[in-house]
Amino acid sequence: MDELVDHIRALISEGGLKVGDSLPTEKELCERFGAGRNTVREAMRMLKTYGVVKVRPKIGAVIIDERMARAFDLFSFNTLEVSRETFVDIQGFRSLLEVASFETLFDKVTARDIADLHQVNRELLNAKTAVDASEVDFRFHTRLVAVMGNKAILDVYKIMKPVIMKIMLKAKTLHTFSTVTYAEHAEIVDTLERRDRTAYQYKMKSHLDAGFRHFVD
Amino acid sequence: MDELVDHIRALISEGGLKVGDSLPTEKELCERFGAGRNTVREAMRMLKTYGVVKVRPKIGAVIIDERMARAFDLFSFNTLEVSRETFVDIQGFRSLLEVASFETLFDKVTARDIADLHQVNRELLNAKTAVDASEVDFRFHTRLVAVMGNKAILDVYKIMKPVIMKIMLKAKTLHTFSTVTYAEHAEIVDTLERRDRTAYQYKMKSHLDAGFRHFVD
DNA sequence: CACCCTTATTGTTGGACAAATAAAGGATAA
DNA sequence: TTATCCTTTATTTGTCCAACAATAAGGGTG
Repeated sequence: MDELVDHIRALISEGGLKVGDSLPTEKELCERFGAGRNTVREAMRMLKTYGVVKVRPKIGAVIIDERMARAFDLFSFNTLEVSRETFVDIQGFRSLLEVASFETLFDKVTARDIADLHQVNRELLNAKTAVDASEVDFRFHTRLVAVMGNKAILDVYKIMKPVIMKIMLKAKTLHTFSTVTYAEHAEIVDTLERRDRTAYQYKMKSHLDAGFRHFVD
Repeated sequence: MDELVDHIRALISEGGLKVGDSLPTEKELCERFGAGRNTVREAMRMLKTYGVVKVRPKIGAVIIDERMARAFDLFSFNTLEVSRETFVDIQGFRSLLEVASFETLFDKVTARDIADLHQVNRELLNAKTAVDASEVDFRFHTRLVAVMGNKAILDVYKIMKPVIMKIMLKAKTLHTFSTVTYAEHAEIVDTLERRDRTAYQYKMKSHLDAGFRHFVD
């Protein structure tokens, strides 16, 4: 089965197929790889959930690239309780991306970045619900990570959104967001603007830890 | 179909099922939702590729949470034609994961880690081809990242493997691997063992930059 | 151009058998 | 008797096949 998926993937990459191109029909795939139609269908179902192909009746399978969207889907179903280990790992990852990255951050940050960060942070005061506030909170941190100008890092950060938002929501009330969180963000942006390495690391680390401390229970 | 997936997801969340619990058998799901077995199987296949369930014959479907690993599987496709920006971004990411992470590394590193790193590095001397050597090279760096004990970070690093290996291969010959690379690795492990922060950062940064410098053309 | 018909392809169902494996039962030895 | 190992059995998933429904492109007709 996994072998069949690999075959089809090889068909795509080695065949030089690009987004928009069509794959052979199910029947042809059956013949080419000597598999039953159900097996081929399950393989295609996997590629479909990966966001690599789009299948429609009569049309067939067309190559797409919606993997990023699928990655979000993955974590959007909160039906599953995120394991404690995952939480700890994600928080450690954030610490690396937002605290340990300070050299790059300080190197790349511009006045525009500072202004944007302040503005996003101000939106925290207008949030009507805790969920709204956590959305803004996440936008703030995303904007900070974006300062580095590294798309790979930014994509990874965005994928972690659902888990990060759970951490935020678990730790804070609407009131906390508009007071404590707002003030901490403001301080962080200030240290960034002043290029104060020590203060930045201290403030950001405290900020992340604070959000996480309540969660440990 | 998507409806059926939603049903099963509801079954998990509303049934309060947790990681380790079992789902009903395919037959039961067919009866409960009035669907054919192949349809149920395709729905389960989706959940499987999401990393939410693990299915084994006779055992049935058990709930797991490997979504993080799956999310990064998504990007193991299409390593063809990596753009220059991607290369630069990945290299920046590596710098974050391997250099800027030194605090965590120094905090977590054990004698076992040091021994493993030395052993992997020694394998570099036995490599027969440049491709073999780059495999070992990647294993060395993976083992280093693994020291942090963070599964999310390790998963991300593994995804970047195809791109990282391209960088390694482009920069080095078999001879370079067994002389320069081997020596640099050994030095890095030594600084890690001595907990020499300054030297570690300098050596590792130089090592990564050296591998990348030849690539910029 | 609008409409209908044909036809090819995917979507779903049911049934059959193979493969895997947990559970039950039986044989053997201490 | 008890424990251990092996065999058998039963259940569940894995794969295949055949049939029909649903969908939509393409062609023919007015």
